[in-house]
Amino acid sequence: MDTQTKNTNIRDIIGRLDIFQECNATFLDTLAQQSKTQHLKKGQVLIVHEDKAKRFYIISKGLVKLYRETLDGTQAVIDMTAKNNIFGETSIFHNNTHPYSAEATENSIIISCPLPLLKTEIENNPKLAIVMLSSMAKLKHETDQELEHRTIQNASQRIGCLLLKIANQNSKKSTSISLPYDKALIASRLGMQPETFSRALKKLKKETKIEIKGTTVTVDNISQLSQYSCIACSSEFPCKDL
Amino acid sequence: MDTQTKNTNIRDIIGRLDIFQECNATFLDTLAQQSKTQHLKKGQVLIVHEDKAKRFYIISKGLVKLYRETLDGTQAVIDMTAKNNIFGETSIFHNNTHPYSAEATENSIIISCPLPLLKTEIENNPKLAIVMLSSMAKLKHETDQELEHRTIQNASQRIGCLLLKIANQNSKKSTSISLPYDKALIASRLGMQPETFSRALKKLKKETKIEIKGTTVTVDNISQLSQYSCIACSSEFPCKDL
DNA sequence: ATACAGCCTTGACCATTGTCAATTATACTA
DNA sequence: TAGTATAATTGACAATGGTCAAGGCTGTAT
Repeated sequence: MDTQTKNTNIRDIIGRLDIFQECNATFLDTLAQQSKTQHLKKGQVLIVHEDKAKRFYIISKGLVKLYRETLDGTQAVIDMTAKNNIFGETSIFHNNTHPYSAEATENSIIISCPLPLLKTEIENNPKLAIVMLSSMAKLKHETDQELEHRTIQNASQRIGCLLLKIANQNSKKSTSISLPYDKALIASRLGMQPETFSRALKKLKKETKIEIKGTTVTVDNISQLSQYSCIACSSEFPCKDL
Repeated sequence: MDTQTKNTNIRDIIGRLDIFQECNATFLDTLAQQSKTQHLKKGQVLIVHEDKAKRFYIISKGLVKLYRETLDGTQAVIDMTAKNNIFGETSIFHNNTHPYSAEATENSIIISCPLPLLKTEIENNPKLAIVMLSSMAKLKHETDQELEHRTIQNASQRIGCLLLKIANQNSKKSTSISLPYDKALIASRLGMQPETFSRALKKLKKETKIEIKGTTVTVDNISQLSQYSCIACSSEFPCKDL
């Protein structure tokens, strides 16, 4: 693939991102021209928190874990983010310092662009500022709920809640779900140890009659699952706060 | 106090808020004119989450708990917020629905203003949009850290961290801190039960030689306290992420 | 001074989750 | 197909925090 074609692709990907829907072609062109593409192996670390930030990132393919970790290696996962999402842009508001680390948890293709370009555009394009504000508010709300779940729900209920979030998108009575990533990774995403995840999933199976085969979970009775999980949540099912 | 004087006061309070530093006098005047002031008793509930939102709120005096709660009354505290802070404004980004409940935890004076005014101003004043974006990013980051602390720190460490946050502002070697609110309330703010708080504080005292007398905590050796708490945190002390 | 209320602490016990080590299952490679 | 690495599960036990009930402390009103 020649450079021309490659840039066209990148320009397309960037142009399709929700966050840039209010941006004009000139800006998107410049962004695409100054972008770099990198292929990351599974496990490769892209950002270490408190690094100086020069670029922000767009996932073209793969899966990225956003997290923070202590000196002894204990991690807290902030988010898992996939194709067509951006990350690392918030450093604009933190003295150009990344507030979290980022690691590819699958082989991934990442497009990066200079932060100053984005910063200038936010300052000059009020519509973009509002799109970002709205998106940030949504993220904040999701994190608030995450915190609520850690406070109120037990391990099994948190797993059930995650399954509902995935299943909800089809919202049938019965549905088959394939787990979006490693069980150990889901565990850390939900703030528990792999062993706890394994036991809690087993308990959830017993309580709500879900079927588990490898990475596939079949939910026969969504209402039973929601009853089990959502009793310990402030949002009513079906969960608007998805 | 006559109406004229009262409005002048409110206009002053609003004009001094960080969030409105980029707004012109006309907007602030209109806001003040359409504001209402209400006196809330301790324990009074101002917002119930998922209520339709018509106004946002400014604390002129007192203390407000932002939280969500389940049907059985279990609460998760999202934030404690005090004088010269605003809340309830994020509903603009959530279909005009409040994402959290709010309760006065002291007798408080609250100024409320119509949300549509703010919404229009955000849309027409790019500088305000950027101030809000920046403030929202900061809030998001704080919540991320909160989540990290719940994952990594134990109860005593979380209390120590809170003390450091309060103490840090003076940043001397030795300092005396008065707890900002009820111990039971601090407990729920930190995501633990009052009994756990009591025991964890006792343990913290033993481990870090702090002195506790009623609501006053004396920290002789800040570095000892930070060593105890910050070992289980991804941020280095002194904590920029305050 | 007494009584009451609210807040905080303590004790005894239980439930949940974490830790460490061993084992089993699964997937990949030669 | 066997061998190996990785992921997942299980058991035994420890640590942490939650629950419930009983007291204690402090300040206020009478």
